[in-house]
Amino acid sequence: MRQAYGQFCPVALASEVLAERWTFLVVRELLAGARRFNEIRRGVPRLSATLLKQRLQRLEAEGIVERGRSSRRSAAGYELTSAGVALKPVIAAVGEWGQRWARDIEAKDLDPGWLVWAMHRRLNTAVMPPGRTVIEIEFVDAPASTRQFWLVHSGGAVDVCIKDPGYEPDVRVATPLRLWAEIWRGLRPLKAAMRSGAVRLDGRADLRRDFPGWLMLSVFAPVGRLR
Amino acid sequence: MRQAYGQFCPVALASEVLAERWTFLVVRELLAGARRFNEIRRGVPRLSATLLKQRLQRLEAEGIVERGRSSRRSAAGYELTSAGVALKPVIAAVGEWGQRWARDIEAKDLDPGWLVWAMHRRLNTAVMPPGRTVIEIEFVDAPASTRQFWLVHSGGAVDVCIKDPGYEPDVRVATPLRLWAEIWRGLRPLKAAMRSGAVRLDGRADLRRDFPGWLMLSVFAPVGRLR
DNA sequence: CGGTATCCCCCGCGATACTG
DNA sequence: CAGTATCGCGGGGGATACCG
Repeated sequence: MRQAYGQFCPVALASEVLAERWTFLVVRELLAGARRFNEIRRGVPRLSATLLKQRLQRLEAEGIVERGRSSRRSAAGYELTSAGVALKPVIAAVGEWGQRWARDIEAKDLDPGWLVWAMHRRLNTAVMPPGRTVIEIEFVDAPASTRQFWLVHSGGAVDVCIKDPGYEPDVRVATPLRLWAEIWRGLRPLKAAMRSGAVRLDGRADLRRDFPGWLMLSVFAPVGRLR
Repeated sequence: MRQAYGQFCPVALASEVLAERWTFLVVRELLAGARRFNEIRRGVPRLSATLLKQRLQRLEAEGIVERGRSSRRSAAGYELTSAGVALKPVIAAVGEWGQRWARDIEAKDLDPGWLVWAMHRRLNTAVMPPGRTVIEIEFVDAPASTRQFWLVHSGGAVDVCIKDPGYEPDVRVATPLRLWAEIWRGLRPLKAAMRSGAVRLDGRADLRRDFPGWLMLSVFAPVGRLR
């Protein structure tokens, strides 16, 4: 509570909690459906366990988050309360502003693992083939350790692998990292990048054709950049 | 730029700037029409000059604020750019959430000077009498130094005085501080408080009758509290 | 998996005084 | 009025190792 601003304006009272470092990102993860501690961490990889715990405790104290019911303590996930769900328009407004007006991205923002993690939540599994589908992503200009990822869809669930899962990929995507980030953000059309050869697809012709329809892109991709 | 979160999600990019301590309050002041350095300070009294300058510089670097044109440097005010004006929905969303869901106010949040400063921007001067009107506010339970204030309206402009301006008040208001804060926030109706005698009005009968119509209350007063 | 515990550094920020 | 300069501290938080 050291963040007290000494005024009872609703913007000030809300900021005491919300405008702490990392908090918007934690709330974003919870709104996106994350429930487990480490699930949140994967969406906010640079946030340490200690600090995440602190933020979650603060959010719990403020009535924004509550622990799920479970006999075992560590099996209890984190859930948004009504007050937490009510933050959806706040995050939406912040994200829309960010998409329109925030600074351009730099090399240090381009975390391949995070990008793939974001993708795995935005695959339109309803239109994907039944059975198992494996998508391999290769960032052609990334160092070996973050060069390849696999998205494994099966029965509506999508897993992210950082090692070859052993199954033959149905579709392989090879792309420069920054270009893929720009496509993800809605700043460039995927199809043009495929036509120009900057993004290369490999796999059966029908799957290559359908692949763009599986990708829902970033939630904020439809928001036009104005900066 | 130490606030970098290492991801290019628009929520993260926006948070780097916006989720710094004090920043929302500075932006709130600018959106409310503040232009001069010390005008902003009056709306955020606990923010030091040094830190305010830092925040304004950051906002300028991010393209949210720009200096007005003027020959003399210090005559140049601060203005919101298009990117800055676009923060209006963000502040609105934060404030609405705060009004509905933020913690209850405590004694430390009840700054009488700030409350009067907020009031001075929300007087409906269009419906006030022509010529000069002086409103005296007395917080009956406040210490002597923050007990009395005067709002002086003249020709559409409203000044706040912390000393007796010398003019005879047209309306005198005597109220407990917390009660007035709750009325201001829209949590209690002014008229009921007047009827019960908790808020006492003094002055000519017609002015006493009209006085409630002069007060526009907090921007967020119409938002219903849910907590 | 879901945390704790500890150590330590750095820098954010408050306070105070001074200036064009 | 609109800052700048300086100093000093507190604690936020990064790194690392450990635990139920």
